[in-house]
Amino acid sequence: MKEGYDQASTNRIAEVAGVSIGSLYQYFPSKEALVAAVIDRHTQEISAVTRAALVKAAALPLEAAARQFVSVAIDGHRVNPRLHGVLAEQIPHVGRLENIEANVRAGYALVRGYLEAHRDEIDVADPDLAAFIVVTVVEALTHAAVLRRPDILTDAKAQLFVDDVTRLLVRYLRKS
Amino acid sequence: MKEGYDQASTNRIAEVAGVSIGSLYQYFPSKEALVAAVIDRHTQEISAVTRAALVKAAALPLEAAARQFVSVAIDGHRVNPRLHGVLAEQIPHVGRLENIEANVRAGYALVRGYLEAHRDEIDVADPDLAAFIVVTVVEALTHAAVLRRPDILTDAKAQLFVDDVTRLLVRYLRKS
Amino acid sequence: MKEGYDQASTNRIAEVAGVSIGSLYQYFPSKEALVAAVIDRHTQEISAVTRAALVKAAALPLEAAARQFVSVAIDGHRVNPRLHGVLAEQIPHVGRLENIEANVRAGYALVRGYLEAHRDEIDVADPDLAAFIVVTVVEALTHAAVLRRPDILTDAKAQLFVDDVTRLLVRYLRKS
Amino acid sequence: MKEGYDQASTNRIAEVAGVSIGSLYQYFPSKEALVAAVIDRHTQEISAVTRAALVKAAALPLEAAARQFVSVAIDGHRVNPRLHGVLAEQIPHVGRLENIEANVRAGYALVRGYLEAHRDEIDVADPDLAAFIVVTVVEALTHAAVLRRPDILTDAKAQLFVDDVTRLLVRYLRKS
DNA sequence: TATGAATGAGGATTCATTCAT
DNA sequence: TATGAATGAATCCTCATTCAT
Repeated sequence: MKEGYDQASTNRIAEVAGVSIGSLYQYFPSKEALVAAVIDRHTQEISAVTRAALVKAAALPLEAAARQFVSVAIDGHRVNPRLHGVLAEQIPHVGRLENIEANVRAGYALVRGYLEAHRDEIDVADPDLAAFIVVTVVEALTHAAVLRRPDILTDAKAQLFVDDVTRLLVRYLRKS
Repeated sequence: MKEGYDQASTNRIAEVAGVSIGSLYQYFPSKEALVAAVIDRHTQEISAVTRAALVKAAALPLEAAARQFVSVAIDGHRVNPRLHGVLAEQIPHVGRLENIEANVRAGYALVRGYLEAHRDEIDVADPDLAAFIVVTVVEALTHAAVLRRPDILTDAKAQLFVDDVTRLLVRYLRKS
Repeated sequence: MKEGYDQASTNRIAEVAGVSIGSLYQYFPSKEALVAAVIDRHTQEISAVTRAALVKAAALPLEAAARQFVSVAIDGHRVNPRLHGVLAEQIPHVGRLENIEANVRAGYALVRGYLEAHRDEIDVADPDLAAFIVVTVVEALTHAAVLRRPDILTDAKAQLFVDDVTRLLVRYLRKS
Repeated sequence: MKEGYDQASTNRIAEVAGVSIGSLYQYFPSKEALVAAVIDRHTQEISAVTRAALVKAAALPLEAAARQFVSVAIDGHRVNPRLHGVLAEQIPHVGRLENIEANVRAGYALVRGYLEAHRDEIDVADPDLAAFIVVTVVEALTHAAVLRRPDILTDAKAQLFVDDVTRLLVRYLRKS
């Protein structure tokens, strides 16, 4: 198990970051804190790219909102796909990060809010469950597409993907 | 970083397994090989639980097939949820495991085959893309439900979850 | 240090020998004893090849005796050069082996005896020292030639080597 | 096999060297590299003690040169006899060390050069062979004397040894 | 008697963390 | 304040040896 994956030794991190290991420990009390900080920053970068569009989406009708949500998710995953992939693995090791938890909760709340606000065109048995499903599905599909199937997000084909996932969401949620 | 997760030191593994560390290395040439073997076995246990039902599903009409697929995915994740969670983290470190790759491919092929065989009631723009979406969605939802939201799969509520995911799949795939 | 040199693990030895490791330990109480036994056997094989010629040599005049001694040393090193090389390394690890010690002493005694018996044509300041020098020189030269410079003992050139070493011995020992 | 010789575990080495095991691995990538470095240093220490005298010897007539050569070899082996003994065993395990190889080649070249430069008083059939013989003999005799027969190099008797080996060399090489 | 799976002390190596400068 | 050499606990792995069959 000494290949190349866990090359995130603190010394290597310091080297890559261009600072001394000592300096690193001046800012972060432990490796865990360091990784947490990196995750935090990444999360905030995603938020920066994402927030405005999500707020706008809240005001759109179902199909437009769904399409917006999918686009936003893709953009978020594209902020730094490599890093995102690595961090996704690290998260279980770093303990529940409030920030991430908060983000996920915010996502659920956002979707739940949307579902309830658009009860006229939306019909789900259990809004909580539906929010869980919507968030999980969009996260999983964009994550997998960006990281494992970049061919799917080629300029030529990306529209197809967005259309299909939008359709999936709309049909799942739309009344009758 | 010494919580509880990475206690998978080879010596601890041996201890838990009730064998000596020497014996472990008699059977597996390295820690990586050991983890790979555990993943393999787990994959096969899932297959054992899963295969028959999936074959049956292939002959069912869309809604019944979708429901069956979801149930099977839940059963698969329930084979050994704890282990499944830990292994899912390890997979990126262990290098492409043919067995897992094969399983995933088999999943895609199965779904693709189904989509094409039921072209009369199914309507998707791109069967490959649809297969990717179906497999990814079901895997993600059942994984998340089993591992992070066990409340969703309570006896009382499990049916709701299965119904909802089934509905999502059916509406996504069904013609018009 | 896990290359290939110390592949003399007991299990490998057993495998090569075509017996089980258990059987090995039925005959030898430890690895050290095993190596000692191998050394012993090798020593005796050399003796078998060597003894008669050495006894004959004792009766020859200086030059013939010297030539005989050199030839015998080459023959001894050729009994199993590979093994000889490996064993030569092992000896310091196995502790003074009586058998080897005895052999070396016998060599000294033989030479010393010869020197004294031929005092008429031989002139050395200190027979003990001379015996040490003669034995060491012949051992070192044949060992190095057989193991590190096989080109020197080619059919075409071996005679040259024997002639030269013989000359070295004779001139060193011969009176005036 | 746990006497006293193989106590050269890296941890013990570190302890004896008065540094932590971690520091050791900061400087040497493996145990083998560490041993190689020690051999290298020892080789260079010997060179330091030795070089000047050897250069001087090149300009001397045969007997003086031979005597010088023997003295130098003894001095070299006395630099750190214990270490020299241990290292001599390790060399086969450490793979060809350029430094050692270079040293040995330099020795051959030096002697060969001397032999050819003094063709008037020297008479050998094959200068290469003669160089091999001279170097091997002197190395073996001084090594054995210093490490196994210190009695031979007692103040009282060392002169006898040097005289005898010198005589051996001179008589071997001198014309007619 | 012969076997070889099992044992576990011991050895090489890594890496998060500290601290003297 | 920034540095990076030093630290050593913890980890992976080997191999001489034992013992149940």
